Amino acid sequence: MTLDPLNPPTVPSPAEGIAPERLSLGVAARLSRYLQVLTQAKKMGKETISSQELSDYTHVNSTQIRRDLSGFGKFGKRGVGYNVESLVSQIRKILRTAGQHNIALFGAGHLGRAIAGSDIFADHGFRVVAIFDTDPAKVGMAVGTQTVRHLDDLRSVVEEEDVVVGVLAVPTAAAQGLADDLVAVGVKIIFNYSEALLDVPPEVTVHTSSPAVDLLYALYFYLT
Amino acid sequence: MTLDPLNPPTVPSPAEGIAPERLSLGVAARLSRYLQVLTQAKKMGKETISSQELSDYTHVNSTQIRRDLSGFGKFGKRGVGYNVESLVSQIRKILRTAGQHNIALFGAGHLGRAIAGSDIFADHGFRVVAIFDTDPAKVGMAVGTQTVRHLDDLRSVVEEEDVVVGVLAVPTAAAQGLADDLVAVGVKIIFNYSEALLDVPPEVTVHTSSPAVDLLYALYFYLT
DNA sequence: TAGATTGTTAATCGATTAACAATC
DNA sequence: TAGATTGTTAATCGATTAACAATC
Repeated sequence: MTLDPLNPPTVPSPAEGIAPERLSLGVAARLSRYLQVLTQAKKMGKETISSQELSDYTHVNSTQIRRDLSGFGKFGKRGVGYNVESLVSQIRKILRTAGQHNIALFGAGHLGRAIAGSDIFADHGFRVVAIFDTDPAKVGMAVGTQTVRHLDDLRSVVEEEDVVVGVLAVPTAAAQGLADDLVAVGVKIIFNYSEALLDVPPEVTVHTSSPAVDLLYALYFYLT
Repeated sequence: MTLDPLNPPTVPSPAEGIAPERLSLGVAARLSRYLQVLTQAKKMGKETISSQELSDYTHVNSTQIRRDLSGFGKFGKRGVGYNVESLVSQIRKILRTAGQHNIALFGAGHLGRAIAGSDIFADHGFRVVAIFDTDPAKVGMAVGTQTVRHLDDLRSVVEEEDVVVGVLAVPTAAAQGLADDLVAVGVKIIFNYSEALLDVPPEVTVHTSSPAVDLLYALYFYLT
């Protein structure tokens, strides 16, 4: 059975395991956000969480949250809420991101080192398996558990380590060249921390980090 | 005239300057994204841009973009596209973020220094006017054009510099305490780069940066 | 002129919300 | 039991899209 991703069934079967083959963009985005909050709640030792609490942290309406979740099974307990640990594993299953995924990081400057040293990717099953920098002075330097590599190693690392994501923590001027290199070796997801507008083939997904956009947005509602 | 923000007129007057008083959440978010792309396009010397090009970079449907913009005036030229520079200033006017806004940054580690050295906020009119760190060894150190300050200076800096946003580039364990401090001195927008789930009063907006969430989302569509 | 792209309409689809019975 | 919170319905609203005339 192949469903048109743009036209998922409007009433997905509520029976567990009989979910539509592909989530809508909105549902996938929201489930990812729930997962982030749940992961942190679990770290803080929280055992259950209500749809209202999830709503407070994600700014998604609580009815919407219950609706999103109930499409895949009856995960909650009335009067109690959702078990944090079990909900985490349920959502990971739904998103099919329960496994480990490998990242190649570009740029061993402040930002690159901040990313390499953060739990933010590790908590969600992403592992930085290589760090690259074009500065010869940085090649060989230790960053976290990794040693900074030369770009010549890119193809072999991507193939041997099964890298699925490239993260660009480099100056804007260097970003397009590295994006081209990533495309050339078959990486399909690029996470761009520079300001560059990257041109890539249609099968490659680019996500550009945009803290200033989020700020502008927050500021608008503060000012009005 | 006061409009209910949850019920903006469905057909806003197309006449320039007679826009609804408050944009819907969706429109404000999309306009902010257009602005990011336009700002970078302007930097790259691009003079005009079509709704299709904006769509390629923002992943927003091109009809939606034309619709969003035409609600505020006829900014485009048929057969040509939109003038980048004039569209930037129009959107800034609409978002009422044409001025300068001051930021206080917390944390002078790798992430804090990466933020302080980046154009990403400066390009959108945000200026880092102070950097704080609780580590006495870092106080007094130069970061970019600023000198790292002690937290004792927080209240006076916020008042003298009219700080509207606090950016937390600190370890997760320190984030809630600093959020409390920011709330206490009246800052209403907090940008959180830690993984902490921050509890703040309802009038304060928290935005938590979530690169891993975006990655999970991109990965889902790659895997399916 | 011919090609390109905006501005706008109309139709459809998905998101949002209030409300409340079910039930822990 | 009483209080809390889920799961679900039904109604409404906003987003999305295709299509195309207008016009640069």
